[in-house]
Amino acid sequence: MQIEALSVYCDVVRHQSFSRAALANSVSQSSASQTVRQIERRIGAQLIDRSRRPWRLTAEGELFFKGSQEIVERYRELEESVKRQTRRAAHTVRLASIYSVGMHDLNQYVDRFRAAEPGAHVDIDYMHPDEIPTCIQSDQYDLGLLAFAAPGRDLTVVPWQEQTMMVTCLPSHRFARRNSAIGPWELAGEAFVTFDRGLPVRRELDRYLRRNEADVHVVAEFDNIENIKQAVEDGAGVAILPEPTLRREVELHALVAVPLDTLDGEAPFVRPLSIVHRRGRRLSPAVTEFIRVLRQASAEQAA
Amino acid sequence: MQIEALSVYCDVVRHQSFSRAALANSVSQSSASQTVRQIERRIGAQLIDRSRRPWRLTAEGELFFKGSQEIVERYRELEESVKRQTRRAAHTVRLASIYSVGMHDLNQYVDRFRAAEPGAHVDIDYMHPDEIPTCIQSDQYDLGLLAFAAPGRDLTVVPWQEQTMMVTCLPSHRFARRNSAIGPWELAGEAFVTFDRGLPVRRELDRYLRRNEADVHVVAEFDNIENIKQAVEDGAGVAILPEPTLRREVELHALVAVPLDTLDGEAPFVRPLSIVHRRGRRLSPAVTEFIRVLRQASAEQAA
DNA sequence: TCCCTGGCATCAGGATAACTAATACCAATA
DNA sequence: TATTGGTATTAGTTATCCTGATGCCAGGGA
Repeated sequence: MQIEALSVYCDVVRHQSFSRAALANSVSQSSASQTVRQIERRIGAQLIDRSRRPWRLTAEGELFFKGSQEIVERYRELEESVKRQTRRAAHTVRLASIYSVGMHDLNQYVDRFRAAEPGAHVDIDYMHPDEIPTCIQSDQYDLGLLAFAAPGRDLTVVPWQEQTMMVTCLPSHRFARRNSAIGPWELAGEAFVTFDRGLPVRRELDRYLRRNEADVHVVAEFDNIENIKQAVEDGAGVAILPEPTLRREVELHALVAVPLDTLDGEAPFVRPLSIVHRRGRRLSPAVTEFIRVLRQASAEQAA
Repeated sequence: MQIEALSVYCDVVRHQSFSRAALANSVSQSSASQTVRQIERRIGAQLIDRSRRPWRLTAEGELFFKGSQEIVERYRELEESVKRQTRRAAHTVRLASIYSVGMHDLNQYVDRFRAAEPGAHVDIDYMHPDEIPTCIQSDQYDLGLLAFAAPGRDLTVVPWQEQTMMVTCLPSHRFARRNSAIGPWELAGEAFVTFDRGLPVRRELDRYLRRNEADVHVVAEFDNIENIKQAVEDGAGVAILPEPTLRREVELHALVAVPLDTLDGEAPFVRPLSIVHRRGRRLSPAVTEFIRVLRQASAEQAA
């Protein structure tokens, strides 16, 4: 049974006329007549008593009219809502980010993006770094923001920012009075607050320290930067963290950030942030534009 | 858009499988696949993300699934209710009757009918005799019970009963002491309670009286028998009414019924009751059976 | 990595169904 | 009883649907 047929029937009833219903549905009068007859055949009941003019609805016809009206109405609404969803989706960027990108920074990018792409919007969710690739692959999100991202089977990684890693300690610590960069080897034996094992950043950090023969004394491990900063403020030890995540505490003189020295020929120690998305997936214009905004803003900052 | 297609889509979603949905809808897997694709084309949205196995619903697909489920469900219910209505109608007799047939008598016929035709039932409405032909012609009722019915353009009249007309008066009236029939001419000058002008029975009654040179003195006119009886009981005069409608009052000794004498060669004065139905209309088995029961019962009574 | 495998997509064709224009039909009405 | 406004019917064309055969592809095992 076609919904269009129900619609024709409803119009026949409403207009009390096959010809006007045909007109309203852009079909021939013949078609309207046949359509109603076919409905009658299929449901096995006479809907219209044609034995007199003007014809009248039978009891069944009355019933079927009420029901058809609802069905047609519901179907139209359903189509509409799907279309709305499509339109909305076309202008929405679903973003999964690690906590430590910084809500403040991200909001600036979002503002730029919304200025560039009126009507668009960004749904941001913050989550544990391990969850992000899964969520991207299962298409729950369009983009992810991730540190030390490894390209995977279905994951494309676009470099975004490199955040300089810095030593942080209390203003009372001896490092705080240094006016030159600290060589990582100087951290040997230092009480050290670091990331949980299992986080990519921890692996990178350990490798960096090992390479520079800095045998630190790990006193605490956390799965997020905020807790590490808290521990350092509480005097638990020193830590190595991305510079942008320290700005607020440095301004408030709660912590000090000291650059790390780099040996000749060695790359400076940075935390690479990346934009990740599903490989091979055609990105919507909105998503593409958002990536452009993110990268352009970072390029400006670097310059 | 076909409701069957929505059903296929719903089953695809429910079974998480095109092939199983095809099976459930008795079509080929190919058909199920094409059906879903066509829905997607028509509504202009991708419902199923086929880029991975197993495939998953898109946000639009989720929305459309919920809506389709409801529409399919509603349509099935609608078809069911129309079928129920048809079944019910096949076993229903819609009867329009004048008041003075007597609810008690009619109920006996209905009981007989329901015994003969289990599952059937009769909807009786009582109304003014003028309304009955109209209602029958507009097919609001299957049958009518009517006095002095005239066959019309679209009306078939089936004779049913002939009710003997009798003179009725108070037990104190001189007629009440008569042990022989009253000649209608004896009514000349009598205070007479009769029917409203315009009712067929009034015309018949006037003609009868005129033919028999009974120049009565009309003191009141009513459009129904109950009021006439009331007036006679109140001492307003005498009346001529069908015998069966007087039985209760006669038994209670509130009124007396005296037969009317008939001249040689003249037919006795009776009220013919008829069953009427639309001409040329194919009557349902239930209606036919009800007519049979009515006529058989009357035949028995007459015998 | 390679090949299998299960499951969906696609293709070509014949079968249905739906549509249109023309015309027959028919209850109401003058 | 002829007219009329509106519906039903018919015949022919076109669009749609369905099937069986086959192509294609992501996942999974060796």
